[in-house]
Amino acid sequence: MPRTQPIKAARGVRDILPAAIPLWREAEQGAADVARRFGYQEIATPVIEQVELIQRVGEDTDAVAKELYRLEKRGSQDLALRPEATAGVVRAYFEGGLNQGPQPSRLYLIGPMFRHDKPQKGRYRQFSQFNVEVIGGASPGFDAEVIELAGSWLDEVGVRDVRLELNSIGDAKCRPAYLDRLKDYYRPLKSRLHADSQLRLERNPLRLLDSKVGQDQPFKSAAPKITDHLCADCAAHWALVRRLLDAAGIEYEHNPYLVRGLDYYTRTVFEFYPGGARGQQDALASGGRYDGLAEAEGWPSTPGVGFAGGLDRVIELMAVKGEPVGTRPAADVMVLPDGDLAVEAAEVARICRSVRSTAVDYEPKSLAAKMRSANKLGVKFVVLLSPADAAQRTARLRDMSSGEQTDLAWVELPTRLA
RNA sequence: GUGGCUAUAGCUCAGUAGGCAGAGCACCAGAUUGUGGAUCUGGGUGUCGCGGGUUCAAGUCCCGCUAGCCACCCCA
Repeated sequence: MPRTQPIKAARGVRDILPAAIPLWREAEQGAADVARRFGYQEIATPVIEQVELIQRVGEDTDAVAKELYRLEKRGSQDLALRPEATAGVVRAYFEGGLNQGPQPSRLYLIGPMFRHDKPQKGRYRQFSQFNVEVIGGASPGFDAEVIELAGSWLDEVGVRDVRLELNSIGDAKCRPAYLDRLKDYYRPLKSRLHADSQLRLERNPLRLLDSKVGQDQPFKSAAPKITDHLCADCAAHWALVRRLLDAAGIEYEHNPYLVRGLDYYTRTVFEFYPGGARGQQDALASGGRYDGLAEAEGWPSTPGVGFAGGLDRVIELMAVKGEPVGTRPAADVMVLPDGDLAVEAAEVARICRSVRSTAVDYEPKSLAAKMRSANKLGVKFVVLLSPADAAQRTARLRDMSSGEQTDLAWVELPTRLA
């Protein structure tokens, strides 16, 4: 027992152990396959970005205000670990000149994001996202396309029982008038709202609608719905998105309380939840249109729409329903030197590797123990090497399933193992 | 930021009215004159998370701290 506590992983992060890797590969591969099938190209952006980029994009969100991992300043740049991907992808779109190619750019990204919030099930400080972004396209067809893509991904990886919630939150033309209506509605009720909600009333009234606090619930149903107050353009967009989803056979629920708290979000917003769940911490993927984002970053005004899918959460569901992935042995062949034959065993392994994955058991334990261990690993063949064998460059090959053994020269191993 | 539960061997955990610290698994060795799977036998020195308190006596009761998990808020 060590005198001090051993060093553990940082709070809120976790390891993906070998046994879980196939599941992650499947989720990521499924994402990449579906994205490519829809004509999207992969992009990778840095996990560090300038704090300013991140802040411009989400000043009011917890993710930026309280949960940002800011790096110690080195030189003049103020950097942080990205809490989400869209800001960086939009930045890269302009910086990399993608805005000068054919429009729109269809992009996807898979990678880690970082938020310093309190860890719990399905929520980690480092988590992995599948992001899909259409930048430079304003048509409702793109909104429906990314929704369909998200749904296809979940379907592809076997997460079938999902619920899609959809809403439109208008744009700079119609939202201000709606927000005034909303404030007019809530002001007389202010004293009966939760303290946090009272603050939101003037600062970010849209957020009152997605409040999960019990005492706020009774007032929602009578609140004005933004979809009843869209301008003509937004209403047409909203109608076409729904028609496209209907035509695609995609089921959704109109949730008038589904919102985004940031100004640059416009029109379409959507979220995918697992069948039974209702809490927001269960969202598998969420996205929407962000026609104001490029401008917020200081680039030319450019429309965009996309979503972020949570790999960690999707994998959790895959693991529950998916049949256990057969643990493949790390190696097909194990070389068991019987005695002090490390050099010779390594050479034999090198020979075997030309045809099969091969490892060596260098431990100074009994041959029985080495056999036991080879058996547990599930190797198909064992190459036994005694000092006498080694001197003549011969070995004994044992087939672990049949128990058959043959003595042979090292040079014969590749043909016998192939 | 708030609350609940938990913390004992490498792992999973038991520990009964406070009275010498336990099991299973894993691992090693042997039975098998150096060849796996089954069986049997042997192999444990653990600051009982940390710090205080009560007591003749604390893994056990009380307080504080830390960590983990879960939930709230919020996010994927």
